[in-house]
Amino acid sequence: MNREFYERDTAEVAKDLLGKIINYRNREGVTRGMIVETEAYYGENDPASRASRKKTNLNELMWEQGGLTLIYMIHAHWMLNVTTEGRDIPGAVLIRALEPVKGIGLMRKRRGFNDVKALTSGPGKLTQALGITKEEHGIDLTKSNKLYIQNSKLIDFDIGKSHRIGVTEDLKRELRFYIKENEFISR
DNA sequence: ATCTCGATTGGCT
DNA sequence: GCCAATCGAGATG
Repeated sequence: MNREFYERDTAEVAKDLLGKIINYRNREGVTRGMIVETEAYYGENDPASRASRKKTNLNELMWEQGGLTLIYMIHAHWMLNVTTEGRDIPGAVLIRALEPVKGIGLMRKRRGFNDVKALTSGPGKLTQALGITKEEHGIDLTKSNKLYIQNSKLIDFDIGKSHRIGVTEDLKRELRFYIKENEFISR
């Protein structure tokens, strides 16, 4: 996807990322998954957002251009986010779950589980399955040939929404989006 | 379905 | 040094 795709309203990007394919290649091989669950995070009037507080090394990319990876660890798991909106307008989408498409053997090896459902059905699981860590922080998804997101029309689906998961103080608005009846959503 | 405990990092004092 | 944090796995009922 190109810059214009990412530099839009964060909830719109979160919804439109559903069904798209994320690709990551490193020395170990290629893994690929369809995005089935996302969450949108805004700026200062979104208490759940890291951008509601001061700029730090961890969250500063939220103010940068859209289409960059933003990665941090929470409870011993790496979280993969994609920045949204233009420069100086903070926003990011958390990728919460994938449906495995390619490299399932490699995902199994990295995860230590055989059950396909256990490979990428959560934000911490999917980074482990793909082999994504802090090393991949700040990658420009519109330019990289190792990590990128591509369009796909694999399936038709309805979009469900709910409140965001695991946040201590959510907004009234529901900002978690998922593919209805998909078996790989996190809950 | 619900709980409970372990895990790692970055930011702050 | 301390501690909170966008979680995961295993156990339990």
